[in-house]
Parts: sequence; C-alpha cells; structure tokens
Amino acid sequence: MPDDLPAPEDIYSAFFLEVGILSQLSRAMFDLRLPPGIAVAQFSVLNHLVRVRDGGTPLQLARAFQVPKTSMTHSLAVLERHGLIRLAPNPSDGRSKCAFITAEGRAFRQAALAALAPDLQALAARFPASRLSGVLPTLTELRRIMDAMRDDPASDQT
Amino acid sequence: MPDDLPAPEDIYSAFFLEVGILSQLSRAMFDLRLPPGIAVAQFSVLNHLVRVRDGGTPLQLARAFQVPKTSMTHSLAVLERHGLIRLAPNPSDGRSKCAFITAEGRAFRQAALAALAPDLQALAARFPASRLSGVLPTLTELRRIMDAMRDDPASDQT
DNA sequence: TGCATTTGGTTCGATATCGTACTAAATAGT
DNA sequence: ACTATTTAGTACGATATCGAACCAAATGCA
Repeated sequence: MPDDLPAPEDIYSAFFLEVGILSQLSRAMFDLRLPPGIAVAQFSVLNHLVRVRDGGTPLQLARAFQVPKTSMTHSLAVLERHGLIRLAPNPSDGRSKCAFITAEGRAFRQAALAALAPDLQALAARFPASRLSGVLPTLTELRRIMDAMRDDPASDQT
Repeated sequence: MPDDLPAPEDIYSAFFLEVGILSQLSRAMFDLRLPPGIAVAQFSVLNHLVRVRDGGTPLQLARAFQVPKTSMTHSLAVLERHGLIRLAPNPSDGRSKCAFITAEGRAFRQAALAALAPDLQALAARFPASRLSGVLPTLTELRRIMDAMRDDPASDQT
C-alpha cells in the first residue's frame, strides 16, 4: 500500500499557512476598529501593560511579542507620541527605560476593547469560544518550544 | 461562587495573541532561510502555484491568502522581477492576468524547501506533527468562518 | 582600577503592507 | 446599442517591519 501519511513538513507547512491567514484576518478585523494612527501592534502593547505587567522595559516587551527590538522601539515611540504611555528611565539600569501606561492609555484601551467586542461576539456566535479553549494549550506549548529554539537553536533536548 | 469562566472575548483575545506570535515566529524562521530579496509572502505564492493551482489571477491569489490586492500586486511584481513567475494576459478577461510559475521558480521553491526542511524536522522532533493534525481542522474551520464574515459581515447565520 | 566584552536602546535604510484614488475592461439595465 | 455600474489591476503615499551599524552603560576579568 502506498505511503499516504502526510510528511511532517507538509503538516507544519499547512499549519503555518493557516496560522498566517488567521493572523492576517484577525489583524484586519482589529485594524478596522482601531482609530487611524494606532496599529494592532501598538494596541497589543497597551493591552500587555494592563493585563500582564506595567513598567516593563522595551526589551522585555519585544521578547513578549517575539518581535525585533527595533520594531518595539517604533511601537513605543508611536504610543508615547499619542500620550498613551510614558517612558521613564530605568532606575536600576542607566541604559534602559520603563514603559508605563497613562490614564489616557487605559481609557484608550477600554474604548478599543468596547469597539472590538461586537466583532468578537459575532465571531463567538458562529464559532464558540469553548472550541478555541481546546486548541489554545497546544498552540501555547508549540509557541514556547519555538521560543526556546529561537533563543538556542542547538538545544537538542531529544 | 464567583464567575470564573473566562469571557468569550478573553478567550478570543488570547487565541489571536498566540496566533500572532506563532505567525511571527514562523515568519522569522522562514525568513532566516530564504535568500535576501524574497520574503515569506513571496515564497508562499510560489508554493501556492505549485501546490494548489498554477495560472491563477492576482485577485484569486490575494483571496487565497486573504491579503489586499495591492499587497499581491507587489508580491507578484517582486517574483516577476526575479524571473520566478511569468504574468500573461488573461485570455478570457482583458483586465486580468494569469500568474504562471517558471522553471526557475520551481527550482527556487525546491531549493527553499530543502533549506527549510532541517528546521521543520528539528521542530517535529520536539513537537510531533501529529499533535498539529489534531488542531488543524479547528483552525481551518475558524478561518473559513472568518473569511465568510469578512466577505459578508451581516450573515447572521444563527 | 582599567580594559574588553556584553547588553539595552536608537538611528538609518530597505522592504513590506495596505488604504485611497485611479484606469480600463466587463457586465447590467434599459 | 448605450450608458451606468461593477470589477481587475495599478500608482502612490503613509506607515510598519526589521536588519545592520552605532552609542552608551553595565559587566567580566585581569
């Protein structure tokens, strides 16, 4: 009988293709609701400051989103220009900074979430969030592994 | 007892965050192996021409990847400039074109896949592709739904 | 202490992404 | 057939992304 098992490479290719398209689609959906001048990347940073940790350094933020630090520099500059965050010198490291969300930033995030909610609810009506809960742990685990490989490609942890 | 069920919005937010980061990570991994001048978006088009269909129009390709048609125009221009595809007039529509992969394009894709294979194998060694097969149908289904909503946001198909 | 190396961040330049506005061809309605 | 509308693709401008090179502070080491 012929070998009709898909090769691992094909599964990964298909997976990354879906992930890329889903990322595309969610980005487009979010962009449509965010005020012009603020991109998804910037909103995500605001969200992170509220949900995960306020006062982190640019490098910590870059690592959290797995983007190059130059990209984070840009996003933070946009947010600061709009008064949504404040960049303070890092008291424990003269080279570094700390990013704090401002009151305006919090208000902006709240408004953005409210603007987004209808879309997410419409989506949840067609595709229950509970089904996503099922796949989320798998995605998170893969993400962690890819994080680790990126930091240390030689880690052949069998 | 307190309501400790996460709201659907939170699940979707977390999901899209993971998807965004995974997209980021896979893009970075691919970019590292592709020759300078060719981005993931362009490689994906080549791959589509071989795997799915050759000779499609720019608009069909844009829809397949869910990107704006202007983005596809750009990608196709890059591929054509490198001689990896050929853009012919569409015999059945004077406004349109058809994108055909060239022999060079096929060779390029083969080489790129070969360069990529070790990374995918290393990944598969740490995270078996079979576990991805499990989540793939869910991702595909959600993607289809989001496609449909994008085309027709009012489709309240209960 | 003094120098070499590492690390956090920015600048700069090149490319990608994408919305708006436009042209030309196709289709619809009469 | 004739005009109005729609559709495929492009030009252009604005912003995002990101690698290379750089600077300054911190750390390692003798």
